[in-house]
Amino acid sequence: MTETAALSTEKLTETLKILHDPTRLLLMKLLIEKEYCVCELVDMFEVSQPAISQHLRKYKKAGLVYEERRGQWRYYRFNETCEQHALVEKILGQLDENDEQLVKLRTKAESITC
Amino acid sequence: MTETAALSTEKLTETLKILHDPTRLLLMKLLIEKEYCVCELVDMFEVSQPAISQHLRKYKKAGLVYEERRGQWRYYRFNETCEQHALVEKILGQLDENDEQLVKLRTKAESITC
DNA sequence: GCTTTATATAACAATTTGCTTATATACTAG
DNA sequence: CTAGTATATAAGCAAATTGTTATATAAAGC
Repeated sequence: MTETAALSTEKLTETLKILHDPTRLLLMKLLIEKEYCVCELVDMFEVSQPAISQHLRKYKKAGLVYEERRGQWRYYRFNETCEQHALVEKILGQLDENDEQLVKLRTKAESITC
Repeated sequence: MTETAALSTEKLTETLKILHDPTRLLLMKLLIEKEYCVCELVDMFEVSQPAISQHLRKYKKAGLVYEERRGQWRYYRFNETCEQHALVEKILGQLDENDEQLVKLRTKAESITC
């Protein structure tokens, strides 16, 4: 299990602010499991490409994800060494694995090739 | 330790939205430990009485707190039977006990009589 | 070089948030 | 009944949020 970090009020609320949006919460649920490139995420979520990029930028700014360029693609994945690691894991661990939106996303994920 | 509940994306994000505000996060940190009446909270936090009432209303609407009238006072406390119980405990458990704002609040709490 | 593809950034609109001040409600004490 | 205290609610406002469309940037292939 993840160890517990002691976060400041500021850091803690900043992280909750990032995860409180449904799109970003589900995005993080995916990124914590494996890396994705932006175009895969755009195909999975029902929002525009700029919207996805903007969400990812927030994550990156908060130190929650890594970005890696490979060719013309940019891959994003969860930063397991971040200070908020334990918090994020605990929050996402509360999400119902059978949640309709999550299940739908995972189904889409299977059929996507970028 | 608290057991884990499976929350929907909606319920989970709703709860994060409530806790992402610094005032409300700290408010909940207090309410999870013991009950407070509104005037005690007003004295402790540096916001107006209506601001506190409005925060408490959000909590109540989300089922996170109980409200009990006794005389002219209204006492609020955490609702331990709510669906989001485990989530809230886990989030608040990540807050540094030595966090400046929290310590300051606890100090004030000691000297307040309503 | 030009074109296509992947992604980021800018600019903007609609909505939501979190406070404030002003006011209403309700209980208590005389 | 009246005055005071505790609390809620309403109205208004500035700032933040989240999406959109339009445009810029950068790599890949010809």
